[in-house]
Amino acid sequence: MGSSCIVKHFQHYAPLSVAEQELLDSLEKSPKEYSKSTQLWSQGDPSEAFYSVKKGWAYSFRDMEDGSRQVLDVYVPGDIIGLRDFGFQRRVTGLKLLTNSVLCAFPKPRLTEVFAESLLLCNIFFMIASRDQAILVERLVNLGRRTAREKVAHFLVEMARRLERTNTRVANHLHLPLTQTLLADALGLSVVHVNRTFHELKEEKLVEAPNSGILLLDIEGLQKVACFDPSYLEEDLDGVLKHAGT
Amino acid sequence: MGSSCIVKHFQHYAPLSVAEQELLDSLEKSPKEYSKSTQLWSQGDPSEAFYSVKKGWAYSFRDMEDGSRQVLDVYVPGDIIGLRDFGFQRRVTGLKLLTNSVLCAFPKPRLTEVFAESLLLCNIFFMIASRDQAILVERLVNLGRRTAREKVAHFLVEMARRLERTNTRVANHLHLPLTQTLLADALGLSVVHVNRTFHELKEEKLVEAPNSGILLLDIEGLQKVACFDPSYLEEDLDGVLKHAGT
DNA sequence: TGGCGGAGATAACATAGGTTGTGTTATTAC
DNA sequence: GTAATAACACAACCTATGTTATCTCCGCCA
Repeated sequence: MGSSCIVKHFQHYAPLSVAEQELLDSLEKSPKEYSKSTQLWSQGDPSEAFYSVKKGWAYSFRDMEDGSRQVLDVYVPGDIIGLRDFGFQRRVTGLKLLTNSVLCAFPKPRLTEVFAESLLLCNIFFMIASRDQAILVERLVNLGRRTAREKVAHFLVEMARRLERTNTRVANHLHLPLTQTLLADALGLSVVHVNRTFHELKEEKLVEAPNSGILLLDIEGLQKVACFDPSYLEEDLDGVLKHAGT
Repeated sequence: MGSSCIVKHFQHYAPLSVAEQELLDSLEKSPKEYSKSTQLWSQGDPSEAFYSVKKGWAYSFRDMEDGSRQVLDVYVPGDIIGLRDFGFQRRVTGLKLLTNSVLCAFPKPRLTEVFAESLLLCNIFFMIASRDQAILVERLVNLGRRTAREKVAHFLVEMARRLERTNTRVANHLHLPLTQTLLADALGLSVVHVNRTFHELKEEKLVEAPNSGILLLDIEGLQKVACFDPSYLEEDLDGVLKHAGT
């Protein structure tokens, strides 16, 4: 207890009482290992639980009739998976693991219990939902109004920034366990074009492709390429907290 | 009281006690008229209140450095605007009215109070947030992996389906106060291409362009063009309710 | 030890959709 | 009643990105 990933994540927003920490810890009672590439669920499966990510990476996606795939979001340690499905009987997107991972499942009704027990946690959960929305909004802007070059750079910088939340501090070099295919599916591009674009970025010494995954060499530089504005990742609970008592 | 738009919307999900109805009504204390094209806020403005839409249409958008614009969502009567900004001090997107409208503002902290007073309403709000996410997800899929033709059709059908929620029932003909420019900005296309696409759909008798706005002639037909799957609009609170008491 | 599948690289070619530019109406503003 | 503006239409041309097709490299496992 105490080093729980979810607790760490939530404390990023506000100091938690012991009772609240215990409540949160109870959501992480059942950590379980899953191996790379396992698919936790498909679109349309009954949606019965949320998961918190203790270790590893995952992504949510939608398969299209024509065989293509749209990736919607990528999850890293500290993230909560499945909030999107809160209001639905069935999952609106599929979920697959990108690496070997450790996840903790907690059943849907448990969330409502938490709402009842702690107004503060309730507010934090609501805030996370709003942050998830902000991320989707940003991805939409990315897809709708940016060039391939900007899309790739923007996506990579976002992942880097999101990792700073749990890693104490990310060096200017950073390794992401992503494939070019995943990038393509996330950004609405073809793999071939992602490859072309990637080639460009490599020549500019912004990224590199080691044996596996993607290595960011110059996050600042990528940020410039993407016109990245990080404000959509900078939540603030104070405005809410003043009124939330504990 | 009783005919409040927000109450009607919420009752779509679950029966409300009198106390809860009054609580909701209190959010609609201050209806105010706004005229077409007024901009309620810009990206970056302090985010202090939510609005419920009593009458009229609105849309949220993001202006890009290069002068283009990405529209993120369109709001119709019964919708709640601004939940996206819950966790942020500043608005993550701008907001503008599409028609003359009547909106009701309620300050952000009021939402937290509602959470505290009614667990049921708290759950419904959470559910609406998850629905908003599902809509964004669908828009993302639209932008990433569909042709212009499908994009336009899909977007139009979505609006039609969303209107069924408040209008008792929508005839097969339906008039939307949207411009082609708005469609373009929502779908990540150029106006010219939307126009081309629209032309096609007109020839197939699926839509029509009266003096102003867009007239849907054959929603079923459009649905087919778009491979539209409505499940992302069909929320269900029962799974949650069982445990939410009143 | 070899064969197989996934990820990456690259080339040649094809096209959906973007851009620019010019008109036509229909509204709105004075 | 005329100017200015917003929406729509359509033509000609252009380019970013998609498609198809090889080839290589590496890790995996039978």
